[in-house]
Amino acid sequence: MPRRASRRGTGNTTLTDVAKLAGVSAITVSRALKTPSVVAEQTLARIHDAVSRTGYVPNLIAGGLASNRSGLVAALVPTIAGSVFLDTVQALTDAFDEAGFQLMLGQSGYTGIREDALINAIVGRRPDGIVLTGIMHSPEGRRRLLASGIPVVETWDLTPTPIDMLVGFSHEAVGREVADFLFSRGYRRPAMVTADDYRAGLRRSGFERRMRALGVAAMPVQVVPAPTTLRNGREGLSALRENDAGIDVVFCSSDVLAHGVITEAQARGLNVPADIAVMGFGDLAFASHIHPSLSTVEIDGVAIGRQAARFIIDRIEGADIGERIRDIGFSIVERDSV
Amino acid sequence: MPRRASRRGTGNTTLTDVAKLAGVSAITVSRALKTPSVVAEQTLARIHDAVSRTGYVPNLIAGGLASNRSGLVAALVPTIAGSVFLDTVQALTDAFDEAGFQLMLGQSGYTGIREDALINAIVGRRPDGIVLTGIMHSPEGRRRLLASGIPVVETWDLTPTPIDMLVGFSHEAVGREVADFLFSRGYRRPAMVTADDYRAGLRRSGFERRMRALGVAAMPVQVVPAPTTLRNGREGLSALRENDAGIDVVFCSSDVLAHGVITEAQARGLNVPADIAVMGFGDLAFASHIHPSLSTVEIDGVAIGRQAARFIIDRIEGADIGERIRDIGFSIVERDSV
DNA sequence: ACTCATTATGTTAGCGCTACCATGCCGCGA
DNA sequence: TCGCGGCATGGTAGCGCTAACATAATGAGT
Repeated sequence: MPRRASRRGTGNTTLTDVAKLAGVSAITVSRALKTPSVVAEQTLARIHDAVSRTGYVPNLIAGGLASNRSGLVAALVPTIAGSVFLDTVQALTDAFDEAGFQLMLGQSGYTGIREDALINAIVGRRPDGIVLTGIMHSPEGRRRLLASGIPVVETWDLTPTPIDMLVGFSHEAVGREVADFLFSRGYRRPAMVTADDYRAGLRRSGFERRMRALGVAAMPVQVVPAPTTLRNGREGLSALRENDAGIDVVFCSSDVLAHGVITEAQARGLNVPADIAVMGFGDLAFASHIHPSLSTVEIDGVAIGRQAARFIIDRIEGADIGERIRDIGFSIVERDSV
Repeated sequence: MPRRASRRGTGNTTLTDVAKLAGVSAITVSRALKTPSVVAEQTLARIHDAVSRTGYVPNLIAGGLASNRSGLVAALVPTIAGSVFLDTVQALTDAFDEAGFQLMLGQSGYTGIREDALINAIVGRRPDGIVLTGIMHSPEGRRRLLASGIPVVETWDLTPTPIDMLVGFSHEAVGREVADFLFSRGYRRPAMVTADDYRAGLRRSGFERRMRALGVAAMPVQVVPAPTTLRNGREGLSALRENDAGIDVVFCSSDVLAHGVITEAQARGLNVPADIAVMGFGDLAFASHIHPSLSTVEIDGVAIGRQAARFIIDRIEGADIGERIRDIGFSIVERDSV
């Protein structure tokens, strides 16, 4: 009497089917596909023939379970829509694709509410690495990630106590240097339009503190919800002008906001930068092409993504990663809007 | 004599560990986490207690292998950098996150060269669904996807013969309607700046054909490489003007290109739209905010993403999906640049 | 001829989970 | 008292693959 009928199986071709057809054992087929160098020339040929005749596609889920390597890398970004992180995500997919990993994308939103749930969903898939945009603040999240033993790279920020590895720059330093820069250009009545997210807050406080140190008494600040939009920028300037018409420069927490501020200024008949100067952040593609061209802070998002991928790949391959914290810096780009 | 030491295992807590701690069998823990309604109240409590004490995170790879459901959905886009597909990708992640699926992102590039390799990498992971941006043209790719039995949604284009399901609109119709629109506004010397990708080509040919039908004899066209950039747009207009200073409107294959054309026109002292009108495609966030505001073609990328997700989720859940081809249309947005 | 390294392939035992079927228990109606 | 249905839980057998070890065949060195 036969045992109860096998209940499962997709009907898809498996390694064993290919092995039978090629007249070898399953493991030999596995080797032929993963490490062809250890398989004899003609065996290889028979196997390849069998593979193409059956249309076999290896089940990487099963392989992942057996080898404890999923071939997946997870990336968590607040949002991808119109954001400065795009370059980083692009660089990540490119670098990981090349190394044979697939990128899993998670959007945490700016609120941090879903972050914990997302972490569970991600850790449960046992990715070979995790890239976080921003540093992880929730202690519970940090603990889970640490406990998972998965290589983690935090990016786009700096902290002396990363979970594991880190590629970023100091947002406070950005604020300070922009303050110095604008002050040196003679601006004395600065204002800000800034998003209500954590990193923008760091830039803001760096900027405010340095400006105060330079003798600027008060500074109007307009806070807008993240993610930033052109509309937010326009409204931001409107709100600022309502309270104080005397400002001479606006430091925005993103190029998109800055674009909005410029648009609104021009709509009000103000000359940029003569009547009001505008400083952005991010150096997005359009920054050099709008009119007037936008002075801003350039961050090499591609470099961040590349280094993050490098970190994870090296860690997986057991290579030495060197210093676990990389400050990739930033640079102020002087154009016509300041 | 003990068998050879178990070679594997990550040391992570497993279902069995939790089961032992809670004094139940493994399967009961599995049920407690997946279908808590069939487990007794107090057993549930003991299990949850054990879970939180051990910090157990279910291994979804193993679960996926056993249940033949990976919980992954793959999305293939040409590129995410600065593209019109962003809204769609965002809508996809949102919708799938909500339904408990994780999005795997693949970038195929505009050349189509990597598409086949990507398909293998993706099908090998046995995702529960695949969303393609654009329709799949390679016969080999179509065959593989079809053979895999995985639900597939093609998007952002229309064809009477989709692999499986389809959400899109007709690019040729866009070209025709834009031609009608511009002609009705009195423009008689149109030109194009257009990307060299497939869908842009469809819009171009629709536009050209209709313009010819309307009696426009010749039309200069400047082709630029995809993905489009603001710089490409500027250069596109420069090249057009070199050959023919008499054009009165430029139809661009993306808003980004259109932005570049406007920027270049203004840099040359031309008034938009009096001296030269500009029409975009995509209705990206900035389109209504640049100066002059950009007339363009609006595509509801979010709706595409939502419907694609809906298709796949319904298919997975065995629900009726209705008509497998959805034309979500488009609309011409009239602003100040035309 | 005999060792020993090298190369090519095979056997076995899981990876951690869930589908399927089985079992035990309870209460209810006949 | 028995049978029966419903509920809660358990046992077993894989899902499709690869790690670890085992074995067979070959050739080189002495």
